[in-house]
Amino acid sequence: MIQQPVFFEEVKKIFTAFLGRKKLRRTPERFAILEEIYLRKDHFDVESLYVSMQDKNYRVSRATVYNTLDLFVECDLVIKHQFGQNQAQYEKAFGFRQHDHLICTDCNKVVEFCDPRIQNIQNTVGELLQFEVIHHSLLFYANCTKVDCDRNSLAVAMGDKQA
Amino acid sequence: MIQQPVFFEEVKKIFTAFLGRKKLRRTPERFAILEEIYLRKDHFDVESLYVSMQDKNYRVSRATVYNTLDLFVECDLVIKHQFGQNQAQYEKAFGFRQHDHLICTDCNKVVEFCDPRIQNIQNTVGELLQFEVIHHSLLFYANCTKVDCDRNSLAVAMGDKQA
DNA sequence: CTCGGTGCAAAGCTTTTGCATCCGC
DNA sequence: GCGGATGCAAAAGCTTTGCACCGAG
Repeated sequence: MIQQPVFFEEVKKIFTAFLGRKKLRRTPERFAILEEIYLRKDHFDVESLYVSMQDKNYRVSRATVYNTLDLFVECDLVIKHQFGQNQAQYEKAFGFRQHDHLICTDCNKVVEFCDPRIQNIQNTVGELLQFEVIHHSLLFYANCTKVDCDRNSLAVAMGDKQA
Repeated sequence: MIQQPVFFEEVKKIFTAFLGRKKLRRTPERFAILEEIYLRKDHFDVESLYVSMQDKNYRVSRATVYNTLDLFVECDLVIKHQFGQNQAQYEKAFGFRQHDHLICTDCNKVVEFCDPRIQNIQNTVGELLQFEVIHHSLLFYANCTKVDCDRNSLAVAMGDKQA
């Protein structure tokens, strides 16, 4: 049985506050989906999230999953990625360091990494073009130079630590 | 009447050579689509490319446009982007400096910029994770801090110069 | 009690596929 | 003439929408 990380209570508070601020209702579905997301270790798509919940006999509709994910993205508890060209990918966003992604073009595995120098580029470019940069997405597309294309994506680059 | 850039002859040669190498046929459709793309100044999606060609009474099917774009991407004459979550965006890739994109979240305008420091990050990360990084995609999502959200995307950052 | 939220199914959009026809080589 | 390429339309895949019902506040 997977346990929620220690900070999950805080996550729930953040979401509750967000709902309150936006005058939205605290439905069981919304919290169930949030739970399910924070039990997951890595990236996921809508379909696998939906199937997971069905498997646990928690019945939510796909429509609700889509709607709810939008809320989580809006309050920064979840990040939405568009790695491929179909099926958006999501990942939980609270309690994890800012990071970017490298995608193995051989096996489609996603590896995470951090590099503080990106922040400098972001600052320079924002200033130069006179835009206020809110966030970024840096993707490296790469070939694996090692035999093991099966590395654990989270473990390699950031040790799955909280921020 | 828009004119093809001076290097377009070279582009055609590259594509012709690519077709030869791959033992693919030099169909008029393929060259017509290539022409149309290189007449365009900025990013485009499949539908607008398709409509442009219909408007000029050049009849190609959507299927052919999709197939042909894949070929251009394969021989690096066109770059495919997935900025939003539907409708892939494309841009011509020959004769232009490597660059990245900033997307205005207010008006969805795409501004281009160059920063050589990205190359350093790419090298470091590739070495650290033991991957050979082939290419990257860096997107900044930003708010416009200026009144003119109507800036010309190409002109600002790179002056629309060739490499 | 109200009206926002949910579930279901249908619709929408982009992209892919199947197949008959066409044409480059 | 052979086999790849095209065009058309249908299918596929992800996401959104419409509508009746449900339930949080």
